[in-house]
Amino acid sequence: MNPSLLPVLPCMCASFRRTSRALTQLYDQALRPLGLRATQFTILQALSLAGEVSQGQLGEMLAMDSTTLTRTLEIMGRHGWIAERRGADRRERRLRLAKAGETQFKRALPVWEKVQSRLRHKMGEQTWKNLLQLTNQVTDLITTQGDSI
Amino acid sequence: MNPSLLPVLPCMCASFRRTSRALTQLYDQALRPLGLRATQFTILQALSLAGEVSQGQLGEMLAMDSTTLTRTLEIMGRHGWIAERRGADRRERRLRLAKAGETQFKRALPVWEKVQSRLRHKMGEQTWKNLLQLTNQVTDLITTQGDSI
DNA sequence: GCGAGATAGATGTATATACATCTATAGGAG
DNA sequence: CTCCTATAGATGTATATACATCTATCTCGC
Repeated sequence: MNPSLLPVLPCMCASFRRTSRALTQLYDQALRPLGLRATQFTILQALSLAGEVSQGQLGEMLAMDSTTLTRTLEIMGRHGWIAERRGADRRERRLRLAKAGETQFKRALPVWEKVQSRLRHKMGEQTWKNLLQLTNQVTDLITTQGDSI
Repeated sequence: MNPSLLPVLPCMCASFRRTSRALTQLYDQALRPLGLRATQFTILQALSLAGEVSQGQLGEMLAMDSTTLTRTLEIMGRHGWIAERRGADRRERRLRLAKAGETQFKRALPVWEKVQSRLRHKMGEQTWKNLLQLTNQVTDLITTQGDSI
């Protein structure tokens, strides 16, 4: 590709969205044989790490509107990956991985690790660590103090 | 928000997508009074910087599938922001800002600059510069050598 | 217990996004 | 020129995403 066609975008939002698109295509491509999208893998991983959480808590973890999760969880529920029950607060949906969800997650792990590993080597350890730290910092900055920005 | 609800995600793709969602909400909120989405602002800015380009070139600039642009450009075309003509290669759509598009872009610029400025100060100059450089580097890494990753 | 305001999530709607496939056009082999 | 293949973009389809609004439920003051 002609390098001039990849200008440095002056907009932080545009830069992140562009990189997200590129990354998503890379991860989606790797996960496609499993019938799994990057977003869905992320939800499996989040539930695997967090155990049982409410839909709202999952949304906060991922900086995602909880009503967005309604649709994605519906799709994942069709595959039997998500188990849920009512919380003590009966408005809440308490979510966790169903057996089929754990199985799917375990199948996807080595594929994900391979993409991560290849990308990490291409980028270099320092850049990799910097980016994980910086992206987290920015998310935190916006979601915990967003109103004052 | 409870900090434990913003875990460091181990997945680079998930981290970028999460930060992109947070940033997009921030920029969208600022641009909403203008009836403009972050993606649409990005396209106005890209065309403002690049002049006349084909749909495919615009897609490469933004690491966006050119068929995705078909839909977004249709929406922006309804507002009269985009001018286009057939290229010498008659399969191509050559795109540029229409007068109304320039006007809209000029109206949006100060709003965008304010969000950028506030965020830059929150993040600090060094972090800001690092992130613009790193995100660009990663996009380049994937889009120019993606097949070998 | 009861009513008023707050909150969790569902639903309607619009945009963003990509891939598979299709059509029209280009460009080269002969 | 003709045919074959490659490419640009349009279209069908599915998912991702958020906001406005709605419903059910909670909580608090009384």
